[in-house]
Amino acid sequence: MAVRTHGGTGMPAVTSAESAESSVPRRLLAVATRLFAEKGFDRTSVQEIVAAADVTKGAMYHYFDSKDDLLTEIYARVLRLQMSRLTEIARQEGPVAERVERAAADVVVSTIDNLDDATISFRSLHQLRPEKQREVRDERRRYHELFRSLVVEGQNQGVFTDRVPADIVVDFYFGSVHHLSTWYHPDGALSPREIGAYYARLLLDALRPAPAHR
Amino acid sequence: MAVRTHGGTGMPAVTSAESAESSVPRRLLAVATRLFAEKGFDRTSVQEIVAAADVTKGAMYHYFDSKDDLLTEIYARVLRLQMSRLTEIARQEGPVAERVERAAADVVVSTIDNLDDATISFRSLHQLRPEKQREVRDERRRYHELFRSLVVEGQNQGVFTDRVPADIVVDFYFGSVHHLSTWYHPDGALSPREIGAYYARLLLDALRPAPAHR
Amino acid sequence: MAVRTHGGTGMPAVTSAESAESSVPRRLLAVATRLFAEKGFDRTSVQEIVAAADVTKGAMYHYFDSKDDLLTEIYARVLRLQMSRLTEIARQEGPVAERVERAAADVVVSTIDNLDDATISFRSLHQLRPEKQREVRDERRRYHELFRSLVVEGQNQGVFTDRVPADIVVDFYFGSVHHLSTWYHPDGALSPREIGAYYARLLLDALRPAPAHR
Amino acid sequence: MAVRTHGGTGMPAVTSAESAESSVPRRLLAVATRLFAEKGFDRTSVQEIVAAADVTKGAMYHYFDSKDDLLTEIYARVLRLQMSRLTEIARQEGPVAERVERAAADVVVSTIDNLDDATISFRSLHQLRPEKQREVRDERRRYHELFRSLVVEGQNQGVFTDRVPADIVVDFYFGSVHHLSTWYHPDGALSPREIGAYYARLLLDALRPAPAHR
DNA sequence: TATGAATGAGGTTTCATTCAT
DNA sequence: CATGAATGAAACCTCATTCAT
Repeated sequence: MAVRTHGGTGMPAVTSAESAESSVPRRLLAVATRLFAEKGFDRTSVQEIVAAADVTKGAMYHYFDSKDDLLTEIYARVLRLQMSRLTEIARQEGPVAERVERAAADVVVSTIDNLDDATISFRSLHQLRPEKQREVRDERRRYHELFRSLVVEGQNQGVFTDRVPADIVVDFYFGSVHHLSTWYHPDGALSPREIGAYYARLLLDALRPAPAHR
Repeated sequence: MAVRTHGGTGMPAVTSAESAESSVPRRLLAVATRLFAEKGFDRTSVQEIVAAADVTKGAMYHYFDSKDDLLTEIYARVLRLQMSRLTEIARQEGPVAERVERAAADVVVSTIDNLDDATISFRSLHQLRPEKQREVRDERRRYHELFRSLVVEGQNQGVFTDRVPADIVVDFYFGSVHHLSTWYHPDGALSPREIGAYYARLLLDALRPAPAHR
Repeated sequence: MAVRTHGGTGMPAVTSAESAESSVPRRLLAVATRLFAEKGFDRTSVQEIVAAADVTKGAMYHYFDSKDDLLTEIYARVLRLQMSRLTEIARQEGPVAERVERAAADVVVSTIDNLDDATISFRSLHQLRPEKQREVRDERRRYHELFRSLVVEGQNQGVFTDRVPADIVVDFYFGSVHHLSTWYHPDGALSPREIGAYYARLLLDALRPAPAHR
Repeated sequence: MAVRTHGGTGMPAVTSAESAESSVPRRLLAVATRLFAEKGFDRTSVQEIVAAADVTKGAMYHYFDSKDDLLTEIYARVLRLQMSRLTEIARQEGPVAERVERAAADVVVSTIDNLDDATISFRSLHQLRPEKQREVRDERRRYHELFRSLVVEGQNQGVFTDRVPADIVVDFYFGSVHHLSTWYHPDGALSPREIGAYYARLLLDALRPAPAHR
């Protein structure tokens, strides 16, 4: 959509001599991701990006339409990734509770693995053009819908309580997940997988049916 | 600290005729809060703020040191409010589970009541000067600590499980709360109090002890 | 001219309780002199001056017409002082060479004694209003004329050479004197009087007649 | 250092058609020099500079980091020029008295030839950033040292008196030189070379040894 | 494919001064 | 005499983007 490549892979093959390691657009995206997460989109200048990527401004504008376009690409990448993981898990076999637990833990791990993406995506929506914002919101809604459908499935089967509407459960859980980027630190005592397990446990426990509630 | 007034109230008395309703610094803060929430701190110009507050730029800089200072004040206000509400609830009488539930529901309601503040405070931390960021983080930590101490109290009493460390529980819950501003809409079907009740319920249920887990 | 006093002394008597030590206008001038010398006229704000003098802005504008007015007063004070010292020396008895030597040494000492004044007056002329600039230049010319007349007197008597025109001699010497403020430091090895003596010696030696030149 | 050019000459070659005469950065420096000398650094706005140079503000900031940077460049240019001239003269053959006389006269001529530079450099030091100030002072000290070494050489040979320390002699003389810009006017009766000759004569005469002093 | 000079609008902030009280 | 809120013009600087080469 934004990256103008000339093959069909979505990413041009690494050809030029100047980047033994990575293609120019890939380097630009990687650098932009880091800088946007560190300093925020508006505080990061195109100049800084191209300097950090060791690329000229002209080159950047060759591959991307605008600075906004970089942000758009980052959002697209995040959404694509999360959606594909959830889809994969959702269509697996097995009890719905297990699939929900797996999905809940997985999104935590993948969020932590791409913490810069998470930082950006929860903080920069309003910096996209309104039209793009709508697209992102729509895609996010589709994601939530998919997750919600799993919760509803569990509720219908009676393995999950319906004391709390599934909508609320989903927003509740993804709020927690999105906020990982505000407190998670790689030096912490817990590994991403452990955190994922705890988060999933909290969700599953909250959904346990028939509690002799107080 | 930031608002340069010369009485002791923190806000000058309303005296001039031109603002029957509100003092100049108060108007500026109110307008800035709305605009920062709508468009983000960096996208809001001082020009827009003073125009919306019907004040001259000079007047704004008479009361506030800088645009940053406005943001700092907003953070201070939010933290002051949340902390005072939690302190109040924490020191009430009654079973710890009830106090946690009350605190959990209350923070949801007060977050929704000040949704612009919530939007700003979860999105704009990095726009504060590093020193101020640290202060905000410290105050936020004290808040979390207080909440955590309630959870730990319940765990020690055996009314809450300790399957998940109290730290994680707290971060988990406040992630959800902070993210209310990304999806809550006044036109929605649920009232703030209903949402608060659901959120508190999810937390309390997740903390129920002795689950015959799976 | 600028200080609005109500007696006739040029400086109001110290009356108010708030300044046991010095009158308000005097304090303002003293502070302004120090700050103008330290940071330059344009870099010193009225706010800084009144803060350092512990006086309100209103009070300053009560005593002085403007910030420019402070500078004008400083110039007036310097010129008044130097002129009176030179006049005093010029009309003393004794050989002209002695009077020139005395005047030359004296201006060095008095320049060092008021080093801030010297700093300001050699650096800030262009910050006065054109009309005031002319006045200062005129007064300075009168000063130079008086000094020059002594040199010419010596040349006419044959005690000074006239190899170099008296004009040039005077500009030459006062260039040196005015520049004292760029290198003199109170911690230096030489006292003001020693420097004065050396400077006077250099002038007098340069004026010695009948050199078997080279 | 300051001018961002990408060749190695320090000044880009004149290529574009719109400035047949001079490159953009050169024009900016020339205009800034004139304006800083006329009105002072702080009184000259960037707007005035770019208007006079017929350049946009953006273009100026493309070549110079800041307004300060322009001033820094001017200082660098002055110091470079003066130092190279003195070095050249100092290492010539011939009696030391002749070399001193030549250097003394030459600095006068070159100061007058670049009178705007002189005006700026003696008045604007405090407008540089402290770090740059130190650099300028250091370079100026090296210059003085070189001159002083010539004076000392003469004193050691006995062709100059040592009644006055060489330090003082040097500060004395360069005070006079720097102040040329406060009184020299092209319409005056004397040519730069004549003034240079007179100044050098005054210095040399002051240094004549063995005066039957008074 | 890539360069880098140039644009020009808009950003935040400073500050001498006034004036009602 | 003194206050301090308010003014408004002007200051320096940034930056995404374009375009001739």
